Amino acid sequence: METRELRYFVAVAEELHFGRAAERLRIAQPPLSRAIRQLERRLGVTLFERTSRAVGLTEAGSVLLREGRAALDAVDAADRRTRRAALAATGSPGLVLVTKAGASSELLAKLLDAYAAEPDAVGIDVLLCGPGDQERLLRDGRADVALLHRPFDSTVGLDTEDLSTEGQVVVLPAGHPLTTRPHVRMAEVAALPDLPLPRWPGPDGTSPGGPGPLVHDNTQLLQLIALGRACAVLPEAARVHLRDDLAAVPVLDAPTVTTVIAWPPHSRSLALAGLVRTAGRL
Amino acid sequence: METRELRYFVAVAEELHFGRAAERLRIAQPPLSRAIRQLERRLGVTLFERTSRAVGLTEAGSVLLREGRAALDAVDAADRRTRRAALAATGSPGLVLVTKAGASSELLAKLLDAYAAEPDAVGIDVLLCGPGDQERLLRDGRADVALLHRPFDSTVGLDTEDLSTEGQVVVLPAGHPLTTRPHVRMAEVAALPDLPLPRWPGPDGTSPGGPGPLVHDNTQLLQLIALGRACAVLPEAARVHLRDDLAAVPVLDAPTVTTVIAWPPHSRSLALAGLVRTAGRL
DNA sequence: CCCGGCGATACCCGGCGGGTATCGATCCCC
DNA sequence: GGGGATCGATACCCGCCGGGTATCGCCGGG
Repeated sequence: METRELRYFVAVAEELHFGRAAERLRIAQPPLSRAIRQLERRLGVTLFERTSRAVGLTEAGSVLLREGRAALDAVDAADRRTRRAALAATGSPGLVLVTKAGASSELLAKLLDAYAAEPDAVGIDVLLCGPGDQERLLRDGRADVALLHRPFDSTVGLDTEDLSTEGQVVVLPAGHPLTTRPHVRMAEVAALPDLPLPRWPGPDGTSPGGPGPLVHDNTQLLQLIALGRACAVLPEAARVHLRDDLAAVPVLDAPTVTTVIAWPPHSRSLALAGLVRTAGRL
Repeated sequence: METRELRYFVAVAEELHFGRAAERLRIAQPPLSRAIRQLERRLGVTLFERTSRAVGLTEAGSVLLREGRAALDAVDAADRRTRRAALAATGSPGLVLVTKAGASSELLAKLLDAYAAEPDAVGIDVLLCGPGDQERLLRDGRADVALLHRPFDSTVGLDTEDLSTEGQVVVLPAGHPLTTRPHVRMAEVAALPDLPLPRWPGPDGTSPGGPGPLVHDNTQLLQLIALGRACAVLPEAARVHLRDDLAAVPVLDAPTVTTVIAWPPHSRSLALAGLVRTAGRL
């Protein structure tokens, strides 16, 4: 199977429309139809249910969509990491670290400082991204290492080392009645009908149904809380940077959050090993 | 990057010889040279140091060898799993389980029995292989799930669940002086100059230097021990199937062995989930 | 019933992957 | 030191396949 065929297949599987997929791929529709048919013949498997009005994935097709994306990511990673390896000699950034914008900044700063003091430290580019993007960036080679937060981020398929754990606090508009309390429970937070918990979009772009407002990043979230339209349960570390129109109260029974450093399992980079070692000593 | 280019590159990187690599790929040498040069131009990276007498990998080349193998495995996995998904409807084996020949047969039998009793059980093919092959089989889609033994097998990049732990015993020829002892220590085992520990070939086909005989499978090993040419430290489970010309003595300070069930991290198969659930209840 | 949307088919062209012949460099050996 | 052997690179040719345009056939909706 060639990566071109896989890319074509993934495009059609995502669009479920040969015309739009062809447009996305910058080719005409007929060659695309032909390529997919050829792929089906070579695999001996029907990938799409086509009527002249609609296209749908078969069972086998959805397997290939999942596996094919992973395979394409692996190929992209091979490409990017090879290019980076060639540049490494010339002194460009040695490692790319990715983390969620606005999380663990404290820990990250400490880590970067400690690592920079190591004798054989290399340059580190820090990449900030939205929630759920990190795993992708690690898998397709755009990043070498990530700071993730269990249990929110999936660490499936990655090597990890725990760095720190912390409790969670509920963030409320300043002056809210609950802010006078020394601590609260999840049930009390959930029982605030005028301050619903927000909904985050999933990695696939879809968002769960529910009452809360849809937010895409931290700033947006804090703004909504300040406006009295939502509340949020966040790791304690969020407290130190709270705007003064917000207040935080510990939540006793919220799951504790573990910050972990994570990297692709087959990494063999000396620089990465050094960074992980430094992180483990923090 | 196309998989064809990757396959070509990996062949040359493994053979370090364009002629032999071309032969392995069933093409002539000139197109291979050209394909590699093209790949290098497209990546903007030198992959090989060539003199007219020898070919060597550059730094970037060895990165691409590692990453490229992983990518090719992922592509192969996509292919195989798609084909299998198409067959699944027609009732062929639902899962392929791989484990080392001659290990955990007790546990495996219990697992297969317990799983077969589940209401929605599917067929399971059992694949036995040499040590170190399992990870490969999981990654390239020839197997869905494996029984591994920590700390011997690497579980890097796989999802796992612990099943059981056991101590280790030293296996000796029947009648050996140590066999009268209730237990021994590693130092005593290592101090048997006439019964050295055997050496296993690594996954890459190379084998470590050292005194012991080179063995490739369990039968061979037990035969060597019976002949008084080696001894071995094995998990306790090995005791139950010992031939009567062999004896086993617990080793107090040998690392305990954990049998784990392992699967590729992005598996989404219902059947696999059922098997893992069953295994967890054993 | 006709039109519009969409995938499939028919057909053509150019580029690229593959082949053979040969070159050029380097090491080995007498 | 020169000749042969080895091995990768170059030159050149051919046929296939990937990509394009034109068009068909099916089907649902107004």
